[in-house]
Amino acid sequence: MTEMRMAELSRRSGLAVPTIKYYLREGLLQPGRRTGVNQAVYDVPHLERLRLIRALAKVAGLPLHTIREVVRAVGDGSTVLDTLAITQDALVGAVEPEPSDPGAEALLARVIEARGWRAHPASPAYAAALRAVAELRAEDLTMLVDHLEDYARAADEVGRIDVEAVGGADDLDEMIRGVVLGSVLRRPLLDALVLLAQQHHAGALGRDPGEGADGHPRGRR
Amino acid sequence: MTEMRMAELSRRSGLAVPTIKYYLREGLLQPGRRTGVNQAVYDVPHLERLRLIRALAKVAGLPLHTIREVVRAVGDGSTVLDTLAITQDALVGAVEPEPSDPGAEALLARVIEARGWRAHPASPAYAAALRAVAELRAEDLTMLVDHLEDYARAADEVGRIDVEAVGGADDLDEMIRGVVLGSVLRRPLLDALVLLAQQHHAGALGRDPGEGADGHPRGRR
DNA sequence: CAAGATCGAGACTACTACTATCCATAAATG
DNA sequence: CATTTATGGATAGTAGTAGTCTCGATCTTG
Repeated sequence: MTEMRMAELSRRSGLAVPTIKYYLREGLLQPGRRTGVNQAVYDVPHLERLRLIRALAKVAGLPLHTIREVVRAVGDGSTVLDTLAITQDALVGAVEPEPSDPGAEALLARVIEARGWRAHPASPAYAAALRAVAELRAEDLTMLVDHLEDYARAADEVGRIDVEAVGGADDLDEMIRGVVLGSVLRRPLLDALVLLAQQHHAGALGRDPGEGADGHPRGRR
Repeated sequence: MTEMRMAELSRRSGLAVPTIKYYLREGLLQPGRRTGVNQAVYDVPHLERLRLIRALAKVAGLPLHTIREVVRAVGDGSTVLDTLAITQDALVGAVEPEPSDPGAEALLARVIEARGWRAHPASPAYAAALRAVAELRAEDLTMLVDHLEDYARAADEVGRIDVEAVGGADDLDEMIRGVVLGSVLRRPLLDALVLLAQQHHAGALGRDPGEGADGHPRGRR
């Protein structure tokens, strides 16, 4: 019997009771099993859901209304590609088109072509990529834009690993969970790893006597 | 004569006058050159700064107080490594330690060792990476954790390109601008490219008759 | 010199993510 | 079984972020 009541759910999740009630109200946490007019019991899935919500909020920094969409996708019987689509939508959010930049479009199209990616220009991921390229061009960061193909190669590698890792899951539910959490939680991981790599490679630029030889940032704030 | 007054600054930046005043109050935008008790003129650098602020806010999603730190670093005479440190600090924010996970620590240390990265455990990037690994483990996403080395290889590639691209800049100012904007604006680019790669590679998983063959997400929201 | 713009300050608003209070009921405890 | 504590549901309040509005004194421009 793993069932518990609110107090224990709060204790085991580390979240305050009002917060859990709030998540219930907002439809982030599924309601408990009712045992009376104003009584309910919760189970391990509730605990897992709470951990997932906290991970999406704190690690991935997603707003709660986005988390609601994502956890809903995990919950219902969507297919893998549907879930991936919903999760990607949620991750990039509503991308405003930004006054279009034909140069950026051409660059991106060329890179997608070169990589052989089948990517539809209507997908939010495409819009996000386009916007990012346009922004780099608007900021005159040509030296980065020039390496678009190299970034795409690295991105291809990461996306391939994501799908490969998740595709090996035992059942569909596990796969869907992997798609969502993989997309959402792997991102901060890669971000952090890139920062570490930057530190490493920046060491070579180190005309900086005030800084330690390891090139790491001093603590601040 | 490129000088302008508030109205033109607003028109050319696309930002409302009260918003620009707000940025001035908050120390995000440098004050204009005073020409009287209640008059000031602005110049092209002000316009550039506004574009930068908008890019950091909208594309990278940074909060204004973080943007203040970053633009300040670009402005003062910091060295390249200092600026990288400040920017990385700002990007990862204050990472709460999270109940430590020795297993995650060992895994991360092993990967850093294997890549030959010189990364100090005190750096915020290290803390962020550790937290991400710990979270993946806590969510039982072993299939992703198992590919930590592969992700690190891709991250190394990206970090190397970043530094290489920026290192080739003409002068120090340009280099510092590149470090900041490269770190901040390259991130959404890579994120989006990874999503496109995921779409591409997920096509192989496509046991999904309802979805188009190109595997792109349908518009939603 | 009158109309409109500008500066600076302070008040107000919208949104997000909680947190507090209340109450009727239900469970736990001496 | 009476009393203390907990629960669910509802409503209200709070803190932080990012602006937006209004105003009066001053300044520019036709």
